[in-house]
Amino acid sequence: MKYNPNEIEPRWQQYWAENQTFKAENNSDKEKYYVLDMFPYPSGAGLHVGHPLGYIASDIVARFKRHKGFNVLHPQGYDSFGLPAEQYAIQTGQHPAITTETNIKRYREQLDKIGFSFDWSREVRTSNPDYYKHTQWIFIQLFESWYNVESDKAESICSLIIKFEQEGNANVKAICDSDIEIFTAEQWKAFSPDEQQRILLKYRLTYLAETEVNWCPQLGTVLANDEIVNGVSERGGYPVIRKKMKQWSMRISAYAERLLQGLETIDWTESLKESQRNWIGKSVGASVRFSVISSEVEKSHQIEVFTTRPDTIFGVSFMTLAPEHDLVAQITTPEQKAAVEAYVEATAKRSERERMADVKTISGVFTGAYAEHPFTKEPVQIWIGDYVLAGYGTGAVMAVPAGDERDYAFAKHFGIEIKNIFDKDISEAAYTEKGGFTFVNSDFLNGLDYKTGTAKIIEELEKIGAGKSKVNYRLRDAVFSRQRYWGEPFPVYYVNGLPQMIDPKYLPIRLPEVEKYLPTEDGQPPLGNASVWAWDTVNNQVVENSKIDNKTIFPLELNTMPGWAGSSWYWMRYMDAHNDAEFASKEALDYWQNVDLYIGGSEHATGHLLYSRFWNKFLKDRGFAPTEEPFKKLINQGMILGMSAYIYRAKIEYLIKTQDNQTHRKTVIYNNYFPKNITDRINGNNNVLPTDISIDVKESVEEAVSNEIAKFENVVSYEYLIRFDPIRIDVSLLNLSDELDIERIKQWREEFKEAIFIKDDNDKFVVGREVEKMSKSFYNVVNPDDICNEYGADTLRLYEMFLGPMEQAKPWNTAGITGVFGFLKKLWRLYFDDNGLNVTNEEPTKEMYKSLHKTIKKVTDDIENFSFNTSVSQFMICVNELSQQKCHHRAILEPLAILISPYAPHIAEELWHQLGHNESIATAPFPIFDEKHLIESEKEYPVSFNGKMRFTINLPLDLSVAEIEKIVLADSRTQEQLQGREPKKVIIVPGKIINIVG
RNA sequence: GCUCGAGUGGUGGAAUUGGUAGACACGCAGGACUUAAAAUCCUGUGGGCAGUAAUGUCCGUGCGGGUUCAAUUCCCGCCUCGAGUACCA
Repeated sequence: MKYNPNEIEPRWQQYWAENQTFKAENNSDKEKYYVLDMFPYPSGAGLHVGHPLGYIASDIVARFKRHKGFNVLHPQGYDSFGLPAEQYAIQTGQHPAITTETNIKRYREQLDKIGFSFDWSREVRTSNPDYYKHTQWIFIQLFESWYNVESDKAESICSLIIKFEQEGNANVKAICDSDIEIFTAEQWKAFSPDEQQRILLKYRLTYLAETEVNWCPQLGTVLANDEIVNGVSERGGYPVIRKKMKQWSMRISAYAERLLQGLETIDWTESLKESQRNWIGKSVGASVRFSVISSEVEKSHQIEVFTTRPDTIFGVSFMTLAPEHDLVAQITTPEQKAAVEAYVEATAKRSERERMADVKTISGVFTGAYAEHPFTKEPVQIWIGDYVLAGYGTGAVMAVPAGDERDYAFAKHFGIEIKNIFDKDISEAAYTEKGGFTFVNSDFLNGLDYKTGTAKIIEELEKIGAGKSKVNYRLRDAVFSRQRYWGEPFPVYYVNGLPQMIDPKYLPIRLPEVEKYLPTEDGQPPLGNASVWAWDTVNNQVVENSKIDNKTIFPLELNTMPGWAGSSWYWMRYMDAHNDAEFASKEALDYWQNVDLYIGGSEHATGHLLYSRFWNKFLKDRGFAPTEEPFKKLINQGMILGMSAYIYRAKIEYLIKTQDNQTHRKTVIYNNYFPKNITDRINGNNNVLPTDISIDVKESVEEAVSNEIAKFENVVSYEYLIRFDPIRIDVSLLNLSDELDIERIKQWREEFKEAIFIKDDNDKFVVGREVEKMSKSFYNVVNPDDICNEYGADTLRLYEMFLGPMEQAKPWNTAGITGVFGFLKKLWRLYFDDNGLNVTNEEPTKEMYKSLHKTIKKVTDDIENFSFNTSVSQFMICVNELSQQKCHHRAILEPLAILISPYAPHIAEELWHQLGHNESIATAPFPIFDEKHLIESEKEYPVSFNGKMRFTINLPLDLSVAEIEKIVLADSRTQEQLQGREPKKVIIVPGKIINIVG
């Protein structure tokens, strides 16, 4: 019987599906284990071999844990809202739901072929109304909550209203908007309901506010900070500009400190935690207020700055405001007005990218206004400059050229005074170290150092009421509105321009149908095209827009939620995927708690993984989530890169001189293609072909040249230069030795039909290979289906693991796959010969037990350390040894099948049943390692001389050090090495090594 | 610029409480079986030098130092590559 994966794999996939082998139970006495993959966005391109890498790893862990007796939750689903389906809808008019459905079908087929042990009964899709109903519900909860700094958690907005009614807001400690006016309980009660709502909006955890946003004109939508890469949109690479818009925002800044502290409690890679720490960007310093000096007393302004170096305050020689700062217009003097306005306008026009591109250019304008130094009372010039960012701190800085490089450069550039406050030379550059100096010219700070000076200045600032110590975070509140169609609609309608939440019992608010998926002509988001998109507050349903009367029927929100909304809580939905009443029942949440192992790409470090932690903490505060952190352990899978294939199109650059003294330059591109090895030899050879080039090539080049020359009359002289243009071709046109199939390439694309392919001396056409990202446009995509069809899913799974460590990026090279395929065939032959099953019940030898138990130990350790590549090696070693030992013993082969089952489940299941079992191997207990099979009585000692290994000697392990020394020194090989010298020292580590120094 | 990670044969990679560098696999070379091919199996395979050979010997884990009986592993100083981030006050 031969190993035939195409026969056995579909059979077991069907068996698992029919028997619901991997269905997880919510009520179980077993210990739970939750292993999760980052769910995919179902794109039209389908899966390539890079996608399943993480899924295979998590599947190995899931299957292993089942063998170890855990109740395993291993679900899968789709993050199915998103831009590509919508862009496709704009181009073709096809509803994104249809595109999504088609793509999901294809994904599912591909996933099924690989034999994952997913519990598909819990599948989720973020674009399904029965899913996004709960996303909308969570949004409402955020709206109905505020962050109480005193209890350090989110609370119901009701508790805030009670405080307002009892004592006003003077003593409320909340994370809220900065422009809060103080009111008393009486004033609160006197406010109109609308006014009260407007105030509450400043406290809610999701709030509607006029904010400066990243607007992407080409995409027609705003983007969050993490959706912008290098100043352009992550999707499409379009420019992004700053724009003020009324948008929903998420008050993630309320959780900055907890998001930071929580990192200490979870088992994530250091680099990932570091990314989150940088993104949160905590810095400790002080906020300081400067008063603007003004002739009009009643109009005095204060500028608040944040600084990490309050100790350098006596070095302040000017202040800089961001051009967007609110006070700019108010403080600018009439003389400077024109210059300032021109600068502000010029800055606003520049895209984020442009601003980033020339960080070295120093620019700014004096406002004409002055502020008063809080201690020296000296006037300080107020400038604006785009090196100060509106979005960080207060959008204003106190400039200390002596201690800050940018302030130094700005002062030098504009000829502003530089005050030295350090006992250091600053004639060349600012002194930016926090230490190694003493203060001078700093009044009461003179003689102090960084630490004592900082403490002293904060004390003094507080004393005069000009400032206090402050912690600042880089983390901004996250914009939550998108001007898109294919996303969750907000459960929000507007009364008098104020947002109202729809009662949760009427959820979901379904996405309306629209004629067109583009923004409306008057610039409204796509939902502005919907004709049935108004909320009837009497009948509690969505009705035609024409019925809007603003008495009982009101307009609905036109924005939709961003891509990260649905993915910020989905792991909890898997716990109870069909619950209609709640996102998950209390019992399910209490049982499953959180994700034990989460596997996915590192590109989600600052987006998905931060938002998910934020929502989880919020839901925990409000009693809806069971734990503070959603993902206990997280590992990143590295990207699998493609190996692009190149052929080389010949072109010849001619330089021809004719009798009329004219020089003709001409480049002719030939429809001839060369293999890599020939181009390496001739590329750029001027006029001379290498002597070892084949006659055919030589003749064809010479012919081409003479044909070209013949086109000119009276040629005096000519030169030519052969060059090659690398052209990517589809990797499926190659065999395993990188040889091109010339017949097939001619059919692949029209341009190659008549082309000439020049073979090398061995009559072969070997292409060039380059490592690049795997992408359809590079023709280097390797499809997992093709691998499954040719070698089987088990081979694919093993090979992906064998490629190298999980976290590492690595190129895919199909050539190596024969190794693991051969291994599976060899494994099969331990169980079968030509006549069928060949298994004996005889007692195995010691050696066989040793091979088995070595493998049990290694594989168990490896899975626990996520070192899957080394397990595959160990399987190979084991099977090689057992083959050598002619092992066909049930007592070995039965546990071996279980050992391999997490990695190669189909063959393991087949072997298991062939051995006479009727139940699935899936929950068979994992073999237990027994040390006794590994105990040795002898050791092959390496004997080193001065650290260099010279020979080995086989000695019993129970010898004493003295006995070993005696035997080794007596050995003739030792005497030969020493050549009569006396050994100075003999180091013997029993069971390890012998080293002789001399 | 800053932060993090990584540099080992022709290739992917293995080995770290310091203890036989190159496991396992690909590729390559040779051989067996076969009319032949495929498949399968066996042998060899880091480099240099010496030797018919067995073998011996030197070099060798990015570079230069150091600690140690012993360093891919620890320490110091560099170089290169990759990832993230960037006027963060």
